[in-house]
Amino acid sequence: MTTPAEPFALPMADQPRVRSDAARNRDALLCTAARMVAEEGAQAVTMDRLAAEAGVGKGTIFRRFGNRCGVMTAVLDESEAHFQTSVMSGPPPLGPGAPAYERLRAFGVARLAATLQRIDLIEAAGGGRSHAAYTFGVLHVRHLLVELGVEGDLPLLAAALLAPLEVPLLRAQIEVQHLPVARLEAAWCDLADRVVGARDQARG
Amino acid sequence: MTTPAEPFALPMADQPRVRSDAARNRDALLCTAARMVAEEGAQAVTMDRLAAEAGVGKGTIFRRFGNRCGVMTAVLDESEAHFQTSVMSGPPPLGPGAPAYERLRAFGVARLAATLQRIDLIEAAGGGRSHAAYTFGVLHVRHLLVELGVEGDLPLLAAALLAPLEVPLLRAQIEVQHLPVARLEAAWCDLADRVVGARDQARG
DNA sequence: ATCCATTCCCGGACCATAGTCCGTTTCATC
DNA sequence: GATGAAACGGACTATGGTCCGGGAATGGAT
Repeated sequence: MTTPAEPFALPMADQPRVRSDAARNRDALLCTAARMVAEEGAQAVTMDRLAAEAGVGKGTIFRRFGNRCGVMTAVLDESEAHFQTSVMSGPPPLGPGAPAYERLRAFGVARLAATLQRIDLIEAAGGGRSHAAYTFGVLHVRHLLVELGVEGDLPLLAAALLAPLEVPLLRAQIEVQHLPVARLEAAWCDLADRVVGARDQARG
Repeated sequence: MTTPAEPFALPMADQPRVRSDAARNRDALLCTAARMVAEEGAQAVTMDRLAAEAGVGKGTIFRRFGNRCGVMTAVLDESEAHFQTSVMSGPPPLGPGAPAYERLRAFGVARLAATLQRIDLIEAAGGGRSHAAYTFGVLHVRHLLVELGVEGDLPLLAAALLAPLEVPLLRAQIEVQHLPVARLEAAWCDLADRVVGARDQARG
């Protein structure tokens, strides 16, 4: 947890001179929060307990992370960074090297799995991932759509492809309707087919 | 507010003998909540204030509506019922009488507008509409897809079409990215085109 | 019509937890 | 070591949600 693991870390303006106690407390909070999430689930992380177990005051949490969602987002960013690395430089078909169409399908399936794996944490992080993490997904899908020669309003088309993978819908489909994940995967790939316009040529 | 306006009202099992004071309090709460939402916005409706202004105890609210989301959902169901009526028996192209393809586009545009109009209330109602209201949308779209001869996993395809119209995404697109509504409408229609497979024949 | 017993509801005190505020403490620099 | 700026921390507030003793509504018996 020594590395904040910020996805798309901005080139920090100069050196805002982070005070050592601030950095130490931030690390302690992030580390403690991650452990609590791993051991007891996101729902068990209350701000009072987090402050107590990290050995800091409650006000410090809010100064560093703004609110509870901020804490959860920071914890989530760790695994989100892993995901982004897999997409940007991991093995195909998720990473580069595979045809764009295969990468798109792999992305949807991988993102679905990643979301389901941490669904409680993502929800605790405010229903959505951090803005940077979300933007990453849109940009990647948009990039693949360009490679596939899709024309239209690509940013919104990419957002529409990502929308069925958001937490509330997935939760309803899996926990209420009890749909198997394989069916969700298949349906997403079908959707991608239709958006790309590959329903007839690529899949038959 | 004398009519609860339940969408898809179930054929109530016999007469559960709703006590008169219970019904009276329910009406008072619903009426007061609707007024507060209209006058001050959903975010201003705290349970304490609602109880005080409706002249009931706080416990009564939770007995009747379960939680805050339940209250908001009940308020929302009023306008949701209007929407459903427009779809089921209103004038075309939203209502019956127009070609299925026109109805689908009209549905998306109308739903987008309806969501934006009450976006705060919908969010306060738990991010999503009530289960019944959501199911209505899915069933309607699914029905139109059948009429259009679309094949595949229609329930999930319908859900995927509705997903980009959910509140969190719309909020980001409009309040953060400042995209004009017309562009969202156009993009949704384009998405529908692609899903239906009408991109080439019906629109050129 | 009145009374009684039962059932269900009422209501506000109480609890848990997110988030704020500001006097006190610590850090980095001179 | 002095000093100003920044961070700390815990008491405080706001609010969603729970609990349970008291009381009203209802239906049957007299």
